[in-house]
Amino acid sequence: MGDIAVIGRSLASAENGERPLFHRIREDIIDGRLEAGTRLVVADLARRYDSSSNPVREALHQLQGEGFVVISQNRGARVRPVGEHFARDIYDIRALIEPYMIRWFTANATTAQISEMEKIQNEIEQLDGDHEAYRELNERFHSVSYAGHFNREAVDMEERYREILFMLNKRYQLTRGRWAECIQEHRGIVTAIKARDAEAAAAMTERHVHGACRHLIDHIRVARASEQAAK
Amino acid sequence: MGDIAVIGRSLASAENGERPLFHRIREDIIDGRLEAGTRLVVADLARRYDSSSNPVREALHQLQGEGFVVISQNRGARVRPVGEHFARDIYDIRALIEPYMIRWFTANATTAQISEMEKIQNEIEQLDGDHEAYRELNERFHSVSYAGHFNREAVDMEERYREILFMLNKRYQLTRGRWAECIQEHRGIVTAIKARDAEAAAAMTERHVHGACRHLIDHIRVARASEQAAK
DNA sequence: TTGTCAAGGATTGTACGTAATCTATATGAA
DNA sequence: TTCATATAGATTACGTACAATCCTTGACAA
Repeated sequence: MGDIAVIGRSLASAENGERPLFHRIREDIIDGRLEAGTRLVVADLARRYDSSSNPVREALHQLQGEGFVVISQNRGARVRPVGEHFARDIYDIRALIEPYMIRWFTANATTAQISEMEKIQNEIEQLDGDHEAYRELNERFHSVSYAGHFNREAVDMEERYREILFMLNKRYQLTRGRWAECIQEHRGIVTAIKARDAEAAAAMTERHVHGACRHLIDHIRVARASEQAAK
Repeated sequence: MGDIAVIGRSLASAENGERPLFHRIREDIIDGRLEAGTRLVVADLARRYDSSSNPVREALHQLQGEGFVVISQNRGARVRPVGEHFARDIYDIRALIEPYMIRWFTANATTAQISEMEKIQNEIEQLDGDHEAYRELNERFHSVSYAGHFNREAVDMEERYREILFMLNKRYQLTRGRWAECIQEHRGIVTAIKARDAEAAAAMTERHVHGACRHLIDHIRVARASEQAAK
């Protein structure tokens, strides 16, 4: 038995790519395969990822540093529980960072970048209710403006927050109303950037973030209310 | 090379209290006992803190998650090198977060909190060039307004950044001019808060952050210039 | 119901073998 | 000589196995 297991593992680890364990766990958290609040037992994870305990422990600690995991003394790790509070806190911060980044982008964007944005926005508008595709394109739309920003620290932070909110939003459907608002706001951002009007772009971006925040929190409240009613 | 191990013992088991290893390394980084850029060799750290390799590795990974340490594949860890770029990036972010926090504080502060701030400010003004004491009181002055803020995420972030900048600023002396500016700005903040004028408080805070940024960057540039000249 | 205690399970810390990287010395050609 | 390259040795990080400690859970008795 041991022999087979060993051979199996060596093949697996040879093939399971150079991708660090850390990233794989992180992705599984973000994509919801490891839900918020679930216990992360080291031995289980080691089996699951065809690895051993030490790498898992290190990955968990790093994820704790980044805020995706909570570890308590002698009690193990859990995926960070995220609720209404936390969502609002993060959106508040994004409402400060994003306008800041857009302001710089508006002043420094190349025409190629701007037309890239416009192209993605057009694709979004031709979408017909496909939420999955929307999320994908929306990510790309926004990442155009962040990718090249000089403030790497802000970029990293923004990316972390986007990932966390991504995993939260995945649970809920975009309402028709919010969908329309998003398109309006995106258009506003694009036209402001084309006009090189940094303040307008910033203002519209702030509105966009606040709208997303309200939308998510409404969903969370509705979900909790119906949960309560079920009892 | 083995510089870490040598300095080690003195601090190490002085009282290797129940404090988690993670915090002890972190403090040593912030207080400058482990300078930016120095290699962090696992075996040395294990000796230094009277521990063994696994706990050290986990602590390093967590610190990487928080941004204090940089780890590269098979090459070990270093204390994060911090330079002019990084400082400016962080100050830019603080210039967004701090006004946001002060705005809420201005609206929600108790009179006890406000008089606490005033008291600390008075102590600062009676100081006579004692930089060490100034740093201490300055920390306390600002932490009054953050400690109670509802946005825990922002508080944590702010704290991390403050610690990083603290370790950077420690290298340089406050110029007389900047000292005077700080007192002015602090006064402005206090009076704005007392008047419950959130916008004024926010504006003054932003100015305070930008001033601190300029001051630090000037120092860094001067230091680098004189380093260049030495060659 | 409440409190105590024992068993099981998970985390935490230690030791060791292996693999990768870095350094210094030596060898070769320009 | 001087520079570049190659190689051997030392150093360090990485992964596995194991022991010890702590927490949790469930049963049993008061």
